[in-house]
Amino acid sequence: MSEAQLSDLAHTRTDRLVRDLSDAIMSGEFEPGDRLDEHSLADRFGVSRTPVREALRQLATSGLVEVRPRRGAVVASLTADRLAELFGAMAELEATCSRLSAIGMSPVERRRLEAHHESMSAFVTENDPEGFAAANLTFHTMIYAGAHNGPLAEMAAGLRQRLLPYRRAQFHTPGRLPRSHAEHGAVVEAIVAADAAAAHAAMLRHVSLVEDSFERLAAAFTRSKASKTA
Amino acid sequence: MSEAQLSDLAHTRTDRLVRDLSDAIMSGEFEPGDRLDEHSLADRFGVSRTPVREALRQLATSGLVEVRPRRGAVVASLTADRLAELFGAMAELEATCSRLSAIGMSPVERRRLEAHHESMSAFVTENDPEGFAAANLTFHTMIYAGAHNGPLAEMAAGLRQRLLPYRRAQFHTPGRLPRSHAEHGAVVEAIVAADAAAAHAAMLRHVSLVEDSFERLAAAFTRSKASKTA
DNA sequence: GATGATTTGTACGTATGTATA
DNA sequence: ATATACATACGTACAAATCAT
Repeated sequence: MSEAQLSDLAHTRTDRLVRDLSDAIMSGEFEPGDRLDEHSLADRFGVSRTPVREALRQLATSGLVEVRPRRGAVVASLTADRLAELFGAMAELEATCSRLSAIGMSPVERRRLEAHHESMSAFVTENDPEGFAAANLTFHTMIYAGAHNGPLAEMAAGLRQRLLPYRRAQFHTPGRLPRSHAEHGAVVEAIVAADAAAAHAAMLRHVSLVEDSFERLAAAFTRSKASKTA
Repeated sequence: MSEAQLSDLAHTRTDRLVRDLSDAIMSGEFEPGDRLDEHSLADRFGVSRTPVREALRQLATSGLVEVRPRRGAVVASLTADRLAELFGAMAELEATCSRLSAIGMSPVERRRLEAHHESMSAFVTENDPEGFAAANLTFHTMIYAGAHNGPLAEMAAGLRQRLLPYRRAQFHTPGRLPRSHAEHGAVVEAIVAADAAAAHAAMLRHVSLVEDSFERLAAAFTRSKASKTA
């Protein structure tokens, strides 16, 4: 989708703004419902309004901000329903990638996935949520790649990225690490065994279970309702 | 994704340009590889370069054009591999929607789908490809909706839309209409029977078969290679 | 309900980076 | 390899629309 803009050297102010604004939103600096004033943002980042406008439009298509014609841009505040649908869509996409991986992964890919999974047990025994989270991203990315379908992988990665803010402390919940690792195990086993249906089911179950940790959801939702001052 | 921009009243020049340019590209007026000069486009559509720029960015995120920083925009020319991946992604998404429809469609939705399918047999017996194509879009859209997942439906519809130019005369191939209708029948039967696995398989098979009619692919691909004058 | 302030949408000029001779 | 031509990226000015009073 944005290969040429994000990779390469992409030395345009707009590209930098897309990244910086995205980070600011996902780090919670800008909260859902906050107005994104073009002038203020231009001042803050030391550029003119033009790149700010373009960056806002980019972010709108990725769903992070909402732009209403002539009414300005705000940080997108997802409703609980919409959020649940996004999690559901991500689960389905991941399950599909898992199924395709079971069918089409090369022997090397299967072995690497297995090895990576086994290496993650260290984070479980040492109870290292940060390390596990990083390795977890790699784990899922390997499965996206194993589907051998660029657009599908991009969509899945995009959804995961977009839902990141709502999954923050997911691995800090007591008992989550070993459970997640066990669920990963079921996925890996199915993929290595080339069992498409099992791979699909295992991944769907894994990602769906993660949905339950919505700790930021309530806060975000309440905030978005409260900030409707109009 | 673009609800606020496309619906509402959306009276901005940029929005109109997105539609008009999109139409021009998909109708074949602009061919893959063609340069999209901001000045020329601004002249042609009677606006300044600013809305042209913004429209090009919008289209870039939907994959219709490719913008390289400081090197201009061109109509995206898909490679054969990429195109195959897009078709594959669409097949998987549609199959997923079909599976979810089998699980979660309301009785009313199931009956309406069945009724719509049965009404399509008229186009088959009368050999009306245009009519069938229109009804076919409705058929697939009903299944997107039946998945009860907005983001998933948007992604599937977006892919279908984007691949439209490469599927032009699909129903003009002799024997396609009855075959498509029969494949639809299998999908409907599985959905009505709430058989998730069968619904998935039937839709995957249906959409994958359609991939075979790539009549525009060869032309587009050849053109894109030929126009690489550099 | 009308008026004013603020903000977005649009136009256009300038500068920088890319591709050419 | 250097220079020239050109298109884009950015900045700024103005117009139109929204909202707040």
